[in-house]
Amino acid sequence: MTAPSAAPSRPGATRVTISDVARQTGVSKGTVSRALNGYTDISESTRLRVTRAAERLGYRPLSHAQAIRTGRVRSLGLVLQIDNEDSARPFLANFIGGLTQAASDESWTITIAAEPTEPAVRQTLSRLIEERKADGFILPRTLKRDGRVETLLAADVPFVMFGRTVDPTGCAWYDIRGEDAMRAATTRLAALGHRRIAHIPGGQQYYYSQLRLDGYKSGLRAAGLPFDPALVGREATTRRAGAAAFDKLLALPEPPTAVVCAVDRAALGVYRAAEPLGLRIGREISVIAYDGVPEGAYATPGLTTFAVNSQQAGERLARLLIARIRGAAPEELRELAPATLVERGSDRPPAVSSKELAMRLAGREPAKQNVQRERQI
Amino acid sequence: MTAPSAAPSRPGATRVTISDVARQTGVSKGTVSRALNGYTDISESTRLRVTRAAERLGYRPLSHAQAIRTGRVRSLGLVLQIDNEDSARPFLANFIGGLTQAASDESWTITIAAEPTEPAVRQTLSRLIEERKADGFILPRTLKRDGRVETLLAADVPFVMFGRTVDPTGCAWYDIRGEDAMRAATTRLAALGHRRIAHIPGGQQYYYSQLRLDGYKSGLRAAGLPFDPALVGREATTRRAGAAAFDKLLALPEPPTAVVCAVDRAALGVYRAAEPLGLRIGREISVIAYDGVPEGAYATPGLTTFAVNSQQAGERLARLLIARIRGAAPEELRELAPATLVERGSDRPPAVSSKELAMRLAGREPAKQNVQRERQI
DNA sequence: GAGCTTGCCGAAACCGGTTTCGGAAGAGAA
DNA sequence: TTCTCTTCCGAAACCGGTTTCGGCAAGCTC
Repeated sequence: MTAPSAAPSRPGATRVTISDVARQTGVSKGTVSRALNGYTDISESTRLRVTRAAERLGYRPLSHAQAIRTGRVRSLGLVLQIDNEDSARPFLANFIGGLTQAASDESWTITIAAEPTEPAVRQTLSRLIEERKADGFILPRTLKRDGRVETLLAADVPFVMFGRTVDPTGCAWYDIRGEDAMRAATTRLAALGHRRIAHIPGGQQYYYSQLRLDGYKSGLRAAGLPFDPALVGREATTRRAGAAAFDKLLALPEPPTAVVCAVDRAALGVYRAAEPLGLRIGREISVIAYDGVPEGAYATPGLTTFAVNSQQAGERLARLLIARIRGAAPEELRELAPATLVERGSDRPPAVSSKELAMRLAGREPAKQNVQRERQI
Repeated sequence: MTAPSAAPSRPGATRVTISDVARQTGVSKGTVSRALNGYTDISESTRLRVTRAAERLGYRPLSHAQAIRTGRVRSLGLVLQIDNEDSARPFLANFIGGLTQAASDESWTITIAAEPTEPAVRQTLSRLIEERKADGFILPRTLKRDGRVETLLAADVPFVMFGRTVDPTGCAWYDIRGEDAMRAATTRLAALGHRRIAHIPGGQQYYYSQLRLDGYKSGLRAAGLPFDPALVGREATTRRAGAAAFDKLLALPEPPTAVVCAVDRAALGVYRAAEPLGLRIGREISVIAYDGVPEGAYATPGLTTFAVNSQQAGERLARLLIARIRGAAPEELRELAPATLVERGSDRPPAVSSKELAMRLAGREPAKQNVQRERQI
C-alpha cells in the first residue's frame, strides 16, 4: 500500500503509444506493430497508412517495452577498467565516438561502466548481463586468458574482443596488426644504420605483447641482424617502467643505439632515462613506438610511432558486435587493420656506435627527479 | 506470420523470474515484488523468506521489465560532442570513471552517445529521450544559451549541467570555480613582479569564458593593476588559435610579459608562438592556464595550471542527477568545487620588462612550421 | 458480543509493446 | 457453383515485472 520512497509527479505530456497509432489508423495494435517491423503479411496500402500516421503523431516505440518481448534492448555494453593515471585515456574519446557513431546508425546505444579493478569489472559485467542492460559486450584490452570471456561464453551472451587472444574458439574479434608495425619499425631502424636494436615489450598478460615481440624478431630476421635475448628489456607500459627498462639495457656491454617500444608510454620513459645521461633522442638514441598517444607529439623531439585509429576500431567493433547479436557466427567476425606510421623526429641514423656509446656511459651521473607540487586555491 | 529477419536461437538457461521466486516461497508474485521493494505492508517473516529465496535462486529483476511499469530504466544519459582533435579528450576517461563509479553504487548505468556536430547531438538527445533510454541526462560543456536545456525542459526530463549558464532557472548544475582560479593566477603573476599581464579567453559561446575573464579582472584589481582591454586577446581553445592570439598581443606597444589563459591548449599555443621569436617560457614570458591536460606536463618547461578533478566532477554529477530524478528540486542541486594549482615551470619572475621586450621584438623573423607526415605500413 | 481498525496478502489489472492463431474475404481452379 | 488456396488482419495471449483493490483474520474498543 505504501511506497518506499516518494516518486516525483510527472504531469507532463502523455506519450504517443502504439494504441494511439492503431486508433488513428483504424487497425489493431498488432497490425501496427507488424506494419512497422516489416512483416510480409501486411498489405502495402495498410503499411503506408500506418507508417504515415506514426510519423505524423511522432510515435517512437519505448525501447524497454519492446525489449520485454523481444529480449533485445538495442544496446551495446562496454565495461572499462580505469585504474591509475596510465590507463588508456587518450584513446577513449575517439573510441567511444566510433562506437556510438556506428551504433547510432542502427538506432542502438552504448551502455558503459568503469571499474578500477579486474574483479570489480567482472562483477559489473555480470550485473549488466543479469539485468540485461545490454545485448552484447565489447571487450577492450583482452588478456591472454581472460575471465570476462569465460563469463560471457558461459552466459551465452554475444561479445567481440578488441585484441586477439590465445584461444579464439567462439570469439569474434577486431585487432590491429601490431606485429607488422613492430617488424616495420625494426627494419626501418636497421635501414638507418642501427645494428643494436632493443625491444621493450608490453605487459606479459596481454597477447599483443607476444605478437609484437614476434614482429620485432621477424624484423631482425628480415634485416639480417641476429636476435640477442639480452636486448629484450623488461616489460613496460608506463613512463616509469620504460625508463627503468631502458636504464638496464644501457648497462649492457654492448648497449643498443635504438629501441622499438611496444607502447608509447614506455618510449616516453626512454626519453626520460636518456636525458640525465646526456643522450639525445634522435641522435645517440633512436626510438620508435606504437599507439599514437598525443603526448608523443609534444615530446622533444616528437616521437615516431605507429598510431592506432581508435575511432575506426570503435566503429568496426560496434558493427561486428551488432552482426554477432543478430546471429552471425563468431568465426566470420574477425578483422585485422594496419597501424599508421607517424614520422616525427625520434628515429635517425645513429650518431655513435654501440661501442662508443658504452664508452661514453662509463662515468655517468645519477638522474635528477622532476618535482611537481600541488596546492588548493 | 513471417518475421523480417532471422533471429538467433538462444537455447541457453532460462532465467529465474519473479514467478519462480513466488512459487518457491508459496506466495503470489505481487507479494514477492513488494517484499523486495521495501513496501511496509509485508510482514518481516515473509520478507525474510522472500529475500532468502531470491538470493538462493539468484533472482535478478530484468531492468526493462521493471521499467515498463515504473517508467525508470535506472540509467543516466550522456551525449558527447566529439568533433575535431581538440575536443575534451583527456578528461573523458576520468570523467566517465567518476560517473560510473557513483552510478554503480546505486546499480545504475550510463548510456552514452557521441556526435560530431551540435544539431546531431540534439537529435540524438531527442531520440534517447523518446525511446526513454535514460531517466535523465548530464550536459557537459554548457553554452551560454543551450539548446539542449530547452529540449530537456520542454520534455520535462531531469538533467544536470556541468558548468553554469546565464539563466539557471530550473537547472541543476555542478561547476568548478574557474573565476577563482583565474583570479589566483593573476595575483600570483603580479606577485612575481609582472606588470603587463594578458588574458586569452575561451570560446565566447561558453559562460565559463565570461566568468574566467571576470576572475582575471578581479585579480588585477586585487593586485592594484589597471585593466587594459588591449591585453585581452582573441578567444582561443586550440593551440593554433592560442598562438595567433598571443602573436597579436606581442605586437602591442607595451606587450605583456605574462599571460593567463582560460584553457591549457591555448597556453600550449603560446609556447608555440614564443619559440620562433626566441622568447623562453618561464623567462621572457610567463604563462598560467587552466584545465590540467596531460600534454601540459610534457611541455618544456612544464605548464603551470589549475587542474580540474574530472573524476570527482563525474561522481558528483551522477549523484546530483540521481537525486534530481528522485524528485529533488533543481535549486537544491547546485555545487561548486575549486580547481587545484599544479606548479610547474612556466611562471617565474619576468626576465625582461615590457619595454625591453618590445625592443627585442623589433626585428623578428617569421615562424617556421612543424611538418608531420603519415604513411601506411 | 458487535463493530471497527489494522496488518497482511492474493487476485487481477496494468504497462506498451510483440507474436501466435485463426478466420474472413477474395482469387483462382475444377 | 463449389472448393481450395492466398492474402490480410483482428483478437487475444504473452513478456516479466509493479501497483491497485479488496478481503480475511486478528486485535481493539465500547
